[in-house]
Amino acid sequence: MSTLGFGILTLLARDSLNGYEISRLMQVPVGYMWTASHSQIYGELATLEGDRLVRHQIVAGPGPRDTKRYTLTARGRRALINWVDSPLAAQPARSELMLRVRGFWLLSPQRCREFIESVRLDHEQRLAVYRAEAQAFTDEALGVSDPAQWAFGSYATLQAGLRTQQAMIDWCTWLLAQLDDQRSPAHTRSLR
Amino acid sequence: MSTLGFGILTLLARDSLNGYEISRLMQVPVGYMWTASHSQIYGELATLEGDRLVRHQIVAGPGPRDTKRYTLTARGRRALINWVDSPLAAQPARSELMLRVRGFWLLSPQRCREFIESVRLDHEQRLAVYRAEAQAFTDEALGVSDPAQWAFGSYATLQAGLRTQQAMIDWCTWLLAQLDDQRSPAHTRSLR
DNA sequence: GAAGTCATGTAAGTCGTTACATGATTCG
DNA sequence: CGAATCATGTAACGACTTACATGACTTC
Repeated sequence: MSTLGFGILTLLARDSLNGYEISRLMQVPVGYMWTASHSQIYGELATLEGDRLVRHQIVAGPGPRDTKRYTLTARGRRALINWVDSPLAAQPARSELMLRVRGFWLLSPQRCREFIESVRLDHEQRLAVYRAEAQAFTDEALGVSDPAQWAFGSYATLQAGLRTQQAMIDWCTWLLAQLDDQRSPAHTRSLR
Repeated sequence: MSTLGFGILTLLARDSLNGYEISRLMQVPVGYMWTASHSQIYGELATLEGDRLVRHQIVAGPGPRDTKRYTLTARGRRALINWVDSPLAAQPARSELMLRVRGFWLLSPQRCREFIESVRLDHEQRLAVYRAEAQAFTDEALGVSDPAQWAFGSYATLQAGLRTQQAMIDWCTWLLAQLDDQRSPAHTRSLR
């Protein structure tokens, strides 16, 4: 079973959904978990159904095409629960950003500064989005502090997002200071 | 050009290497940038050579097989520099950990606690490795504060690693406190 | 003498992206 | 009247993993 498959089961554990709805949920970065394109999802849904982890019933939709509403089976629910706390394998670390930074010695400090400033801006914007999401969670008084409620885990992932974005912003700020140290070393020295 | 290709060029910009050495460098998590298996690397090196971004010369090695020592060409160096500060596309966020946490409402708080405790331990161990690496950098007095030196970017990526690991540890601690709040609510209430 | 390191490659399969394909309804 | 949304699928390609294959030299 692929991780994507379990990702779909996780969504279906809360509510029945059709493929289109699943693909929309998996595209938004605020979901902060896993992304997938619709072409992948329709295929995976067929596989899950073949394994009898989900089943569908056809509903007449607003469009020209019939809508397939997928529901988690008892078997699917067992498989999902089993997976959630099974040992987590180490994830391969692939950060294009870090690769770029490794090549900074080939650029002028000015170029590096501009690059990192735009990276910091990206993280600041994402942080703002996550903050708004977190606010919405607490405003709507969903059970964010009750581990048995659906919202608990979603809120926890948002917290992780907030913290990692902030850590990256702080890192950018630190790195910019390092680059600035080099800009006017004589000036810096005279101030000390 | 793939990201892996530029990752290889980044390594070759510092020093000539053979495929085996590249694959070893790309397996260690402390490199903290990109991982790749040797089968991928040998193929990519052939592609890079086809594009005349690298060239090799054969050296008699200790093993039975000839060693191909790869060097960056002037063309390769230009391509690399061009890539380093080109706009960085948004990376798809795929965290299996966050997917698991989203399913926490299906588990008992006790199970969640054990799971997060093991996650925190992992991050603590990685943090320790990164700390040792960072120490080695400063001890060996490589040019970590000079942006024109190779070590600058590598040290910066280590700093990012330190900060994100710490952020994750803090998040685990926060999450465990949230889970503990639920364990004995009566007791907690009586203390307030 | 068994295991590990050095060293390079091929093959099969999975995972993921992008593009192609269709078509009704709704909103500006 | 054009664009976006809803809704499902296929095809081609690229990225990545795992396993297969070989073989000398070194270390326990």
